[in-house]
Amino acid sequence: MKLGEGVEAAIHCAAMLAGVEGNSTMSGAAMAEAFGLSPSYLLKHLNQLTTAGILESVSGPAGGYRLARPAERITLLDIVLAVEGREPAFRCGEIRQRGPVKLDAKAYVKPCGINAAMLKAERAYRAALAEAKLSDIVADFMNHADPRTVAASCAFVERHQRPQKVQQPSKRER
Amino acid sequence: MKLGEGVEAAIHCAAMLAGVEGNSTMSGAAMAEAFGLSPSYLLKHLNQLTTAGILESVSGPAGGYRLARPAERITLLDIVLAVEGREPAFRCGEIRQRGPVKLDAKAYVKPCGINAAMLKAERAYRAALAEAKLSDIVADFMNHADPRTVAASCAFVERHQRPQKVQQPSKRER
DNA sequence: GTAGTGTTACTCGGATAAATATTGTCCGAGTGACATCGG
DNA sequence: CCGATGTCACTCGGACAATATTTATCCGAGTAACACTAC
Repeated sequence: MKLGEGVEAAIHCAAMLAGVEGNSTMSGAAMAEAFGLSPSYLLKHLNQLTTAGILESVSGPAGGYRLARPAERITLLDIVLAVEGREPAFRCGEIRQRGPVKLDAKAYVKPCGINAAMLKAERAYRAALAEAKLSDIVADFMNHADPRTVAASCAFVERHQRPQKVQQPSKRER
Repeated sequence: MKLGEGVEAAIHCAAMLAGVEGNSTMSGAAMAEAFGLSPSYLLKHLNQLTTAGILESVSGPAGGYRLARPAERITLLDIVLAVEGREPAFRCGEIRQRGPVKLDAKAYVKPCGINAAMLKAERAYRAALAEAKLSDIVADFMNHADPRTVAASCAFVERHQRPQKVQQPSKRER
């Protein structure tokens, strides 16, 4: 019953990416710097999010990551499952069948009651996580956190986000 | 997000101990045999349950383990916390403070919203586990499982439980 | 001045090592049952 | 025959390795920007 440290980093990065505008990106190195993490290791987790379809990555100069869909449609459950794996935490090893008392398989068609109880609890856990949308996290941060923290975060995003080349070659885009 | 394998063993053992009568005990070796587990390793988990006050252990010949209180007052949460540890699965490392943007501590009095959401989910998880009493698990097994499995389990308990010496020396006790 | 082209610097991605936690094993301390011995 | 006593076998408990998982690092593939050259 222990979540990896990468989950925290992944959520923070996703929340930060929710602040970049349009289809701009932010490099993994910038986010690693923002949170004082090892850049190479953070990429590993960001890659997991990309594989899960939560983030999009673009290579090359001015590349980086961006949300693959609006923050309203990303939940904490999505992120946790992407980083920690989709299988449930409690895996019933059916140890009740492993003893010397061997009955035929028909005696074990009923699922183990212990397993059922554990899975029920985990469903509650996941349901609570599915309620928490990334946009809610960001909104709560914007409204209730210390204003200076909010300002600092927004400034960091503004400073490090990289606009992507678009088809329309707007001349006076700084 | 992965529970150790010992949790399953601990719960099964507790459920089996709920079947022993009075203050009789059952040895760890017997339970290890029942589930096909390594005896020495199972003792480690049983010891955790004993430390947590869920089980009582008696040494010497005819020794073993027994529930420290009635099964109605033991929940799956008690067992899971005893084996996996009491601290929450998600530990906020406050990585938001680790970046180069150093604000004074007064800016971080508000708890991290991400941490709050994760802890809320975990509270739901623990609440669901606290609802599941060990007596319910046993009753469900007795009533809804395959009768032959129930019979086999009861026979195993009858065969391996060790009555404790009591003050009253009843002569005709078989 | 403009288009084409080669170089370059920057990005992510996966393969590779170190650190840590979990799982498994072993041996020792303690204790009550049992057999033996004495009354 | 009954009780005291010494031995012993069986129990749990904690210390010690092996394995698996997590964490951290490095180097390579790919790509778009940039500079340069030719027209």
